Amino acid sequence: MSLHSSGEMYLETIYVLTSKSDTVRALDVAEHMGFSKPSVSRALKLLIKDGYIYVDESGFITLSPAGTGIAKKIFERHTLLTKALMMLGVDKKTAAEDACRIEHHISDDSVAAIKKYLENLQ
Amino acid sequence: MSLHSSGEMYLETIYVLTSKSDTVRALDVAEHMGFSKPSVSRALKLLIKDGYIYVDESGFITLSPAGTGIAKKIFERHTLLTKALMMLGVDKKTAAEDACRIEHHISDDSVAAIKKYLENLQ
DNA sequence: TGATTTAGTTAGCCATCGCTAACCATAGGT
DNA sequence: ACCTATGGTTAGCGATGGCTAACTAAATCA
Repeated sequence: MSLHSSGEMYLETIYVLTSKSDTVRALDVAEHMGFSKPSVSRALKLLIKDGYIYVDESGFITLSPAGTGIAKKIFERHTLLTKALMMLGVDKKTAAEDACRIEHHISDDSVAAIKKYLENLQ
Repeated sequence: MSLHSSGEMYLETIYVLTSKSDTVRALDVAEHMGFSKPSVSRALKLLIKDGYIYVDESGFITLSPAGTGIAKKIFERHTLLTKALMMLGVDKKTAAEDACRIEHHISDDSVAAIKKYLENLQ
């Protein structure tokens, strides 16, 4: 049913890889996330079952509308949180790592508040 | 070995309950966290094993120096993050809930940066 | 004394989510 | 035709961390 951090990370990764390459397959996801093939295989199967991704006969992965929605949301959070932390003086690497973990655990309200804050600064 | 969110939450809860009452026992922790007795029982056993808490013959729980250190750290993060989010306009309840989840996933660097930011405001 | 409440434990279920080992299938090279 | 590399799956392990059911043990009350 509802996705946990793990599923969100997979969707986000597929989203990012899609923007970098024409085709995305399980192995690309595994390499990018540093996970084993079987781990990815199982995770993708769940995402297929829940209707977040499609995988064609050649093994190419695409995001469904629902999957795209979530992936975009998480990716935007990632960007926003990274930017916010960097603005507070956190170095880029740490900011990105923290954003990666926080992005799954923060409410829409808080994200909106941080966004507004960043917009008001500029 | 190293604590996960779960263990940190237990320590933080014990810390908070200790400040509210003279004695803290497993059942108090269970009620406060909304978990079952066996869940708490097992979690406490792990915390004992790893040296974060002591439990005497009467079932009264106390934090070891190591446990106190972690509990304090997490609690301070909780307070800080809640304050920071509220300052951005997030309502108290949501801010506290988000803080509760984020406090386990953010680096010391980012916490320090947020702290400095809040201090500069005042 | 005997029954009930209170506190805690034991045993075992279930889901998540990593992993390795081992397998299958297809595509390409010689 | 055969071998190997590539991509993916199956089976099963192990840790985390909730849960219920059922037990024990101590204390309180009638």
